[in-house]
Amino acid sequence: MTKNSPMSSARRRSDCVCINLRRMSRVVSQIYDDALAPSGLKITQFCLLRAIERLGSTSVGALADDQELDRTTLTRNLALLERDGLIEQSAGVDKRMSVAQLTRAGSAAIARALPHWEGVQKELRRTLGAETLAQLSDIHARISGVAKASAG
Amino acid sequence: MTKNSPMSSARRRSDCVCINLRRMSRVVSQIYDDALAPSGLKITQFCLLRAIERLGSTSVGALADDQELDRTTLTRNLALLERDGLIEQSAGVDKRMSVAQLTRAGSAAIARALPHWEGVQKELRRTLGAETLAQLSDIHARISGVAKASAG
DNA sequence: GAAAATTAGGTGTATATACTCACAAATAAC
DNA sequence: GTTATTTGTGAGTATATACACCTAATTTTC
Repeated sequence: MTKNSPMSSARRRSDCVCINLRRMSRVVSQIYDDALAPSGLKITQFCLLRAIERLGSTSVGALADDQELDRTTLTRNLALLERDGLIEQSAGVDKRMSVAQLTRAGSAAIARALPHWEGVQKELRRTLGAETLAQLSDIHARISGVAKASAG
Repeated sequence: MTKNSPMSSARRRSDCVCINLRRMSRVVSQIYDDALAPSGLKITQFCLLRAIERLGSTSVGALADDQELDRTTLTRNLALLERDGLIEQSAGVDKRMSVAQLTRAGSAAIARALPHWEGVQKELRRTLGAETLAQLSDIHARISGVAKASAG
């Protein structure tokens, strides 16, 4: 009992992995949203548009898989982008599928937001270090692996 | 140009720090929510209740600071807990303040959920490793520091 | 001590997120 | 070829999240 207090009450934040991740997510999202504000896009929308750009014409399901995002959530998010004229959705060859693709305005919005996004990325790389960001990527990959394993 | 492709297209997920964090947050939240489902609490509610338990009677503002959560978001989240009888809110000495405290049902809910939560924590520690979780905590602390610096 | 400034919270509105259920199209069974 | 099953989406509902604005209570100024 003499080896007590291993830095115990020092950073007595939370020991819940989930809530720590949610907090980080909130804090960082605001940094990005603030930076992207002049472009009129939120970081979620920017990344969704970029995913559509990268994948070309894609179905809701494929996009949901790509983004590790619930399909029905994606439906709502896509509806907002379509409302704002940034994407178009149409039925695919398989009439059940809804295929999304960028509009000219969507491409323009990406281009407008890109430098702001790059600024934050660079700033984070500077303040946190490239190694830390690589760690985060690695952890992300492993967490996704765990989730897929337990879901399958 | 001969030094091309530094593991480029291999894990071509996303290079956006923010979206990676959001994804991790989503994926991990579902793991916790699934595990906590029998208790009737979501992980957000569980951690919020635990924070109130830890802080005792606290004002909305103090709790928001503690949780790094927007004050108005907290108002809504607390309203749900109050609706379900897990907390009570009353005016403080300073009549502007709304002070929240656990009810008996709230304490019971924490107790009911705790073993499920501990199970997930242990499982994550096993699959990801204690070192990884420590890295996440460290990154979290540094990110919060960055955010506070840029906000102040 | 009354006017001004600050502070603590709540409301309206909006996006992000996911679950359950419903529906329509495509595919498989027979 | 008609029925049963599977599959791809959307809608209803609910929580989580934050911003802009509003109100009420406190504190500060004079």
